[in-house]
Formats: sequence, structure tokens, C-alpha cells
Amino acid sequence: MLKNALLGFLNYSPMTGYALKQQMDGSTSHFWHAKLSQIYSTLKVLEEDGMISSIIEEQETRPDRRVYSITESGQQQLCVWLNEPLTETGSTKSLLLLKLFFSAQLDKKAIVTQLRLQRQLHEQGMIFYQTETKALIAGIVKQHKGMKKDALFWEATRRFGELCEETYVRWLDETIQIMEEKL
Amino acid sequence: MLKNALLGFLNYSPMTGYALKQQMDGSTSHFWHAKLSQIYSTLKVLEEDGMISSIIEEQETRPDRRVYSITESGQQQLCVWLNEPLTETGSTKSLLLLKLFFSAQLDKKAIVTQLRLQRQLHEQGMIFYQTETKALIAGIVKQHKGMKKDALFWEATRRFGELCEETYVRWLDETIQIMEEKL
DNA sequence: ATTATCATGTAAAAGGTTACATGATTTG
DNA sequence: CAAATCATGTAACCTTTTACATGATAAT
Repeated sequence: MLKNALLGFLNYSPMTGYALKQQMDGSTSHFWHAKLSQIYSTLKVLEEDGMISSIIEEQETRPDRRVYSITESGQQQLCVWLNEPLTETGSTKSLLLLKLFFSAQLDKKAIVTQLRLQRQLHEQGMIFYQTETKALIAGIVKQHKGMKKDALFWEATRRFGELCEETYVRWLDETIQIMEEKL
Repeated sequence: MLKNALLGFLNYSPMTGYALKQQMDGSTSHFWHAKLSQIYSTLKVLEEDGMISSIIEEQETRPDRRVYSITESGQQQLCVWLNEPLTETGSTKSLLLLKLFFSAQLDKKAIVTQLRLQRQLHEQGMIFYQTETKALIAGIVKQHKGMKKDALFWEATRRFGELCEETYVRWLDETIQIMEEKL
């Protein structure tokens, strides 16, 4: 699905692989992310498939850049994908939960330390969504008034991130208390 | 990490690959899952590495089964893994969120239909954790009183699943309302 | 001076999914 | 009689991560 994510971003405007990475990190990273190496190789495949096209821009002070643009086929493909209904819920993988599931043999101290560290990290995440991510969206809307409709959807995903982190913090507090009482 | 998950289950008791799949489906599936084919091939690697050993049990009415047991090396490895601290939060991938992020070009009806379907699925998930998963854990504790400590950890992961589904339902209700008002 | 940023890629390995292949027994 | 369950595996393919490789400029 990285293919579709890249098409989605290139549908906003032409960009380099490097810029696509930054866009993802700044917007979808809490529900979709990729390494630069994967982005570059996926862009290559997308171009071979005619979904995007690229031109090399020479720069004086910076290295040459390959700027990708979405083609008509690409826009069509993006549209098809967006219209496909999702009939299942996504399946997650969480190392924290997996470890915790098997942690009966660990001592109380190690468990509580682990949980407290996670609590801190998720609290930071929550604050990040409430401030920086929110400001980022507001900033784009201010610059590009035509993006107001898009921003409604970005805000929905931001809000989900915020609620998830809130849930994590709540659950971790609850779990730390139980572990301290009953272990 | 599937390797460690399998070691975790085999540390409870010896089992076949088929049974491991069932155990995972019934307990860790909301934060860790695997296909049978991957389980079989991973068990092969674990045995080559001396983490587990297997014997073939012949059965009369059923196909022969290969029963795996954890070795001392395996228990050691499991213990090492459990003690490694997690200094990061896990990164998720969600198709629903990814699609929603780029959905400004879809029409209102398609979006709301999609969100309503997801709401229904997550409500079902929530109820599942509150009833069936809860009953499953209680059942094991009744049968094996020695598992009471383990059950504390299983319950913590179950509770997380429940809270996550609750969050999903809340967020979906909120988002459906916004889409109906502002789109 | 050193670190961060800009900028692009390749190659190998690990992780994971889908499809193929088999076949008896039990349940509805 | 059909479908589900028990039971095991292989092979091809796709996705993702990690490591390697390079090199200039801008900021601290």
C-alpha cells in the first residue's frame, strides 16, 4: 500500500523521494511510515508501471534531484483504491503487548519500570498531536486556502492519534496500579 | 519477533504448529498474529537453532502430528528477550486511516458508509473483548490454578484491546458527525 | 570542526502473504 | 453429501528493514 500512499502525496504536488519521506514523517507517520530506501525503490516500480513520471532537475548548490509527478493512470489508480471498501478492521502488531502477555516470569520492578517508560513516551506523543500536529495542519490551511476540505480529513486522522495516545496513557496508569497492587 | 511469541507459547506447554496457530488466534491476535505457513517455517528455523525440539506422534484416527517443546536454550532466549527494555513506542499501519487521509476527493456518501461499517466492526470487537475474551481467561484460570499470575498479564492485554475498540467507536462516531455536518 | 540537511540509490536479508498440494474424519 | 476440522508442509512472491556507498553545503 506504500504505492497508494505515494500516489496520494504526489497527487497534491510533484515531489522528490526525499521530500515524500519528510511529508510522510510529518503527517501519516502514526498510521503509515516507510524508510527512504523503500520509498526510492517503490518510486522506481511506480514509474515502470506508468503511474508516475520523473524529470531530473539540476541544482547549483545542492545535489541533482529527481522530481516525480503523478500521471493520469496514477490518478485513476488512486481513485480506484480510495473507492475500494474496507470490510475488515486492520490488524496491529505491538511488541509491548506481546512482551507483557508473557511477562509473568519477570520481576515486579522490571515490569513497572517498563510500563512507566512507555507511559512517558505516550504522554509525549499525546502532547505532540495536541500541539505540533494541530499547528502543522492549521499552517497549511492558512497558506493554501484550497486545502480546507483536505484538512478536514487530516484533522480526523490527527484526532485519532490523539485519542489513541490518551487511551495508552489511561491504560498504562491502570495497568501500573494493578501490577503494583497485585504482584 | 514471531520466534519469541512461539517460544512464549511453547514455554506454557509442548504443542503442534496447528495448535500454536489456534492459541495465537484465541489470545494474542489483536496485537500479534501469523499465518500457519509462517508458523511452520519459523518452527523449522527455531529447531535448527536449537531453541525447540520436536517429536512425531503417530495417531490412529488423525494425521500424524509433530509436537514441539522448548529447550533450555529456548527458555534462556525467551528470558533475554523479555528483559530487553523497549525504548520506543510501536509503529502501527492502518489502511483505514491512510485512505481517510487522502479521501477529500470522495463523495460524502461513500465516506460515511465506509465509516459506519467500521463503526459496526469495532463495536463487535469491543463486545468480543468484554465477553468472550474475558470468559476465555476466566476459564483457563478455573482449570489451571497455577496460571493465576499469568492471567493478570493476559487480562492487561485484553483490557487494552477493549479500550482500543472503545476509542475506535468513539472516534468513528465523532468523525461521522463531523463529515455529515461539514461536508 | 562537527553535525545536520539535502539527495540518491543498491543489495542482502528478514518478515509476511498467497497459492498450491494432500487427505482422513467428524459434524451438520 | 457437503463443509469444517485436524494436520503438515513448499514455493513464489511481495513488503520491509538494515547495511552499504557517496558527497556537497549550511548551521552551530
